Amino acid sequence: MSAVLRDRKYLPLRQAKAQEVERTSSGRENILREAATLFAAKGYAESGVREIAEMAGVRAATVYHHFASKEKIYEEIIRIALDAISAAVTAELLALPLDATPRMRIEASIAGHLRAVHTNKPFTSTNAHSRIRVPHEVNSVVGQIREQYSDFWRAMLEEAKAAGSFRPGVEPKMLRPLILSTLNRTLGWFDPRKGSLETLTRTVVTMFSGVWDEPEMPARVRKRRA
Amino acid sequence: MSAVLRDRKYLPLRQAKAQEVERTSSGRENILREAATLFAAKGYAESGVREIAEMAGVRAATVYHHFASKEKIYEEIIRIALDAISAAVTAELLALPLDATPRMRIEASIAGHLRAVHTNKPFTSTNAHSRIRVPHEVNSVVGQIREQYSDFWRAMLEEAKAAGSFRPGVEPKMLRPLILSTLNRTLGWFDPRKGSLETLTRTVVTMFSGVWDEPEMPARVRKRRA
DNA sequence: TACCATACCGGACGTTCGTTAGGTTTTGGG
DNA sequence: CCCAAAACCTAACGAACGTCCGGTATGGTA
Repeated sequence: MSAVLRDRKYLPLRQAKAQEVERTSSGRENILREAATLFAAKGYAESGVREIAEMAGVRAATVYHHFASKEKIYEEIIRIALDAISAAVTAELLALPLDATPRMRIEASIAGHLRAVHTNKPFTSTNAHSRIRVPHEVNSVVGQIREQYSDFWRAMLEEAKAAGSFRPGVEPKMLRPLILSTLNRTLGWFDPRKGSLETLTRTVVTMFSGVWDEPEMPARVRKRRA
Repeated sequence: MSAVLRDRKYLPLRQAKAQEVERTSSGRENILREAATLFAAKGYAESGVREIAEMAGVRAATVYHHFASKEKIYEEIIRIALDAISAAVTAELLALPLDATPRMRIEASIAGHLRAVHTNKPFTSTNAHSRIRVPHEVNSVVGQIREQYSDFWRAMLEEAKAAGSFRPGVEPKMLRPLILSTLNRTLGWFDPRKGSLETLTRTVVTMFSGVWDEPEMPARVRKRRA
């Protein structure tokens, strides 16, 4: 097992157990899902608590029986989104062969990120274009998860840079925000009814292949481990 | 002159005259600029009219002496942003040599878009992550400009596709939203004090070079016309 | 000097916001 | 069947929202 896969620091999640959004329509989860849908569609400030309650078939006061405040709802949505993304990327990485190159790992992470983001759409959309300003977010739980995920990408890209994988003209420091913002923005336009997720992933990976020094793609981006 | 450059339909702006944001601090323009800064930083709904007024050094009622409504302020900001982008892209295209390939034109448009977006940051940021939903926007002036600019990119990419320029594995329909969202998202993370706009443009163009069938970049992305 | 358009203001309007206190219904295990 | 806990409700709070009315200050023109 490569050092990078043995050392858990190089995985976005310590425990790879997928934290799935519950499917039962219990009151609390229902409110959470409807809030996420509204936040994703209209934004945080534009979505009132009474509106969230109505979507969930409940009165506004009931929302406050399950959540301490509107902001706590938002925090939990973001946490669910980040957990789902981390879990999907971790799963994708663990499925790689043991001798995977940095490039293979980055492309697997892209695939995992895209998959997670589009299978938990309301939650991850809220995360992607969240304009709410929490000034002390760095100290919050959500801020820590965000930072942890960013660090994971930083380390992975740093490794690729050290291996001399990047084409001249590419500024490595810009790659992480460039990649992640591109992946997250697909939520704004990609319609799974008009194109498959696989096509999207292939197009994105091919597009990003411009950053690599070797012109060719690996034969298979995702190869399951034996 | 190539058909594509002679036919004005293939330029985002009919008249290439750059519509610059005024530099005078007249009351109206001051309010407009401060509103754009606030919308960009906190979002539309999170920025109150009283707050905009305070930033501009006036009272809330004064805002309504210059603008019919808060939404009209927003509309004008978006219009300014879209005009600036269209003008910059048009200028970049007109500076190309007459025998420019589709790829050169696309890369010039990327450069122009990035330049415009970062030199009018408050306005274009408001445009980029605007979460305000105006359902009949398609019929509005802003909606028409937006659609016109999208059509311009669609035509340009269609031309490249017809020339067989794209690498297999790339879904051409996805390229326009993919490119434009990536360019717009640079507003969220690129800091001109930590990296030059030229480096950003070079990195982005190099990254996108993965979509082209020919592995090499043109010698010069931007070559001025004699 | 008289005039008038422009810029700006104090203060208020009706509405909606997030939130909460206090009371009622639903539910599930003994 | 009973009863506590959980879920949900009505009604209201103060604050902030976008907007507007009636007025004042200003500066150029006739």
